[in-house]
Amino acid sequence: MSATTIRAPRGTLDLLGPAAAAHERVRARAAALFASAGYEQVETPIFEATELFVRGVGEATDIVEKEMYTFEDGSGRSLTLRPEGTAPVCRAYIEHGMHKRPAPVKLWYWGPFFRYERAQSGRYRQFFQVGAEAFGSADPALDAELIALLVSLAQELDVRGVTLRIASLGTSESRAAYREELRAFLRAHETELAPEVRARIDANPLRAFDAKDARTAAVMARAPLLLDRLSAADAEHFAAVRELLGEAHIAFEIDPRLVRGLDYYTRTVFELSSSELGAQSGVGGGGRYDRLIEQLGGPPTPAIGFAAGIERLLLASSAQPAAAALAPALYIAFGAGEPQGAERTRAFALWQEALAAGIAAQIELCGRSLKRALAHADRLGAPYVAILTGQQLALRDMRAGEQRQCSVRELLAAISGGER
RNA sequence: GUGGGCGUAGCUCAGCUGGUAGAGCUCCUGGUUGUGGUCCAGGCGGUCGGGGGUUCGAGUCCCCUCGCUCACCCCA
Repeated sequence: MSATTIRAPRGTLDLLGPAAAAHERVRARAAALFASAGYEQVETPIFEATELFVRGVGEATDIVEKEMYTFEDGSGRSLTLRPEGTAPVCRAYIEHGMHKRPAPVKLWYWGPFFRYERAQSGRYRQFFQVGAEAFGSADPALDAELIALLVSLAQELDVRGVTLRIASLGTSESRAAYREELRAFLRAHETELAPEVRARIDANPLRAFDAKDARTAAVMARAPLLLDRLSAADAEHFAAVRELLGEAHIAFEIDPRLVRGLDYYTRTVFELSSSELGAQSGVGGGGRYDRLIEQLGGPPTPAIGFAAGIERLLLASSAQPAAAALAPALYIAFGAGEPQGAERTRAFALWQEALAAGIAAQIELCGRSLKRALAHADRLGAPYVAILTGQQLALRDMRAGEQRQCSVRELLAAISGGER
């Protein structure tokens, strides 16, 4: 590969045969699962007004601060390749007046997303997500439903080493108050903290819980927890979600340190991870966002959703990818005994007739000799080969190694009837 | 943005203390003047990621750079 060869942009991937089939399999399983639960598919644009993500995802998030693919179109509008799916689906919900529909409005989506990050295992600049969003109800049963769907999706796809963690963030007010309390706690113990934790006290104090440093961990074991600062109503909501999951025998852990990175979450948050993955172990996650629709200009509407990464589902899945079977039922070869490719012309007509008759057929397209054409047909796995030589037509049974002269009609009938 | 590892044929890789690039697989052709699988023979295919330096001589040593990859940050 020479230096001037153009490659796929960093962090992007060509999905060849088996990989493309694997993606399609995930999409099909997800589509069936969501349909069975009454979710309607939505396809929103790949790019949106930049403002949607700034307002929806949150100005202070990593996504908005440094990960967006933002560009201006011909008339100077600022557009952004979608970095996540919730804000666009919310925009569509508002734009199409879906709050007038009977609640809850349940939607699912699938497609590529874009974030400008350094790629690593399970993380790409263009990645695929499947997700679901449900609007119009604050009932804990809806929380439990979304969590159950994410778990089912992982099960459907044979994802190994799965752990479900849940938590509640409460309202944004109680979270803000808690964050201040935690900052004060961290400052009081500043000398015992690892330098990188100390540097993040203002920006992201909650990350201190993840520090691997032993002294920091000892401090954090005594730190106040957000779960203990929940309002009575939020605590009751969280308890109801836990009870529903328990009754449904969905295994989960309560993780008081689970804090999803996007600003819009309220109350229930959850994440499904897999031990089969590398550093990026999250397979999917989501949470409730009861204020987002309002923030985006819609009527006050409670809502909850989740997204799962296709690449990560696949990495953690035990199912082996297999390419789609492309073996033709009929391969059409021909001799070269007549001038101006007359045999090829008849072969081409036969190919068209075969396709019209519903037979998966391929024709020799590289001018191979009959010997090489048969070798090629064999490699493709074609059970039958039609051989045109002069005015003669023969049908060869590749498995039996026998062939006989026949008419076009007989040939098509033999293959249509003799299929597995 | 930062750090580690790795860049030799389409793929998987070998290449010794520096001596002027190989194998297997794939693909194409012939052996079989019109017939597949096995076998045999031949062929296509590399600015050894790129640039500079040291040297009589660099795939090999040094520097820079680009790319891939894993990890940090953060997330799907």
